[in-house]
Amino acid sequence: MKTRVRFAPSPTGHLHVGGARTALFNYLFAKKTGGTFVLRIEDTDELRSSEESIKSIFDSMRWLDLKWDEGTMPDLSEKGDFGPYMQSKRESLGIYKKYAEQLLREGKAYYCYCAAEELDAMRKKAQLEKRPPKYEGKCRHLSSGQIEEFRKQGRKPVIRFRMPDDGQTVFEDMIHEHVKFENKLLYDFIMVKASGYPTYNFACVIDDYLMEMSHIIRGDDHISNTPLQLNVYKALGWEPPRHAHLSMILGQDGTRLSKRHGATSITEYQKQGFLPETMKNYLALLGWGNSDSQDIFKKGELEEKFDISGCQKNSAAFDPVKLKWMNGEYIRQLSKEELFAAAEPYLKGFGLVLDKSNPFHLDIVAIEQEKYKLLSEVGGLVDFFFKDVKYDESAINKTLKAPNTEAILNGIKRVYSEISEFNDVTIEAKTREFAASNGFKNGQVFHPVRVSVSGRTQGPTLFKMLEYLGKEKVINRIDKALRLLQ
RNA sequence: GGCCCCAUCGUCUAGCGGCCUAGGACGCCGCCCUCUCAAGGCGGAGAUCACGGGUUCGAAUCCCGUUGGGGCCGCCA
Repeated sequence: MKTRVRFAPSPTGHLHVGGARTALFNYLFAKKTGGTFVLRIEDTDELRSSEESIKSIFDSMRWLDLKWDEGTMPDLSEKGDFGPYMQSKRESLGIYKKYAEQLLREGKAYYCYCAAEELDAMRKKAQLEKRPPKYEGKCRHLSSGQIEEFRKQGRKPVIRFRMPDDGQTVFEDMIHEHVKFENKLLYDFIMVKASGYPTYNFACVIDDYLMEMSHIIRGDDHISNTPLQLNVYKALGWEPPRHAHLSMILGQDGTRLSKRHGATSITEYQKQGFLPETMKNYLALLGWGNSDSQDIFKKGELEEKFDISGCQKNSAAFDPVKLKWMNGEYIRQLSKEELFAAAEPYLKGFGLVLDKSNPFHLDIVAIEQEKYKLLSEVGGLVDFFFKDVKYDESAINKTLKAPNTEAILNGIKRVYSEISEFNDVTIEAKTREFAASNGFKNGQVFHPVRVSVSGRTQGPTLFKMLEYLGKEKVINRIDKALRLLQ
């Protein structure tokens, strides 16, 4: 049987790292097994779902290069033979109603007229009395007379699933292996809301079945929903798919990942200057590993090496420090052109409008490639090539105020003005010659020159930097530094 | 409170009964390279494999219990 998996986000916000990881693992599993990756939108929460969220989720998925074969597409069109793929559109197909009625008819589901407030009160009371806050099945045995009475009052019922009273629900999770629940501890969950919309646990089963899903790969937080859903499959006489429950992603302090820990959505990481390849690679490593403990994967390699048996049972802490390191690794692998293209959107924030067809611009952006950890920091490191120098206070005090600086700068300025081929090799040779013949240590010359032209004590390799700056700017800036010393 | 899941360096992980005096990666420390900062190279510290019992000739690996952490218990998904 061909594998079919799905990622089924509910569009109530941006794509979070947890969701992205679930999507990624489904995608990788589909790739690895030659299966189909489906995207379904679970928007049965009329209040919280928004089209804006759908768009944002799609943007993040595309950014991460997680392409799906079937489902709701970015332009909201539908692709595939099992549509529609948006639950709100599936409602009108009447499928949820159809199967709910079947269960009703067979006595496997029943109408419940309990008011929401009533249920709330019961739950609170149960909590207080330290009893499990589960629905006790009050409406299980309503007589037709009682139902008639409620109807006359105009009360809208919900439909509840009748859970078996005894026995066990057992499943073989692909990650957790045996998972066992006592049916008597499960509860009669609501399948259809008073509004007529299906709830998650019901819609999920119907859709997964009709869409012919072979495997359900989702977060650990769904593990206790699984026995509920499995019982619906059973009641309908359907063969359930295989389940794999992925461990949770936690913050650095071991608690559930939240705003408190910093960025939680993929969009935010994109804005911060991470490469999509980095995110994909890093996310794959959370809760998964292969026997080589490999941590950097080349393009396409994850798709090849992913194996669900390498999934970790225990939760994983999200480590932004390692993420940054990895981004540096990926940035270093980029060609000049790729780096420029990746960094360009972030350059504008520094007021830099550069041109990719200008080889100098390409070189300058790449001059500190081995140092970049975030694309967003490139502009701040190369801006002085294009804008006026701003002298860093501590650089002035530390370097320009060193003894002999004035003489050195005056001397080197004269040397530079006589160079006709202003390239790094010549500049370096002349600079070293100047230092040697005047009895200065190299550093005594190099450092003040660096500060004069860049305003900083740290920066790119000196002579390349001078070359790219050009003779005129270099001399002007040395003059400027000299004026500071007056 | 009930149920479920989980437990290897600070973190991500390798390990599936002898190869483990537990390997790799991030981070940290030191040295080298060097025009600064990085990058790179080399080396180091860091895990009584949560704890306690079994099983076994032998356990990080299997079983039981304890403790700790997480999840779920919605007309949210």
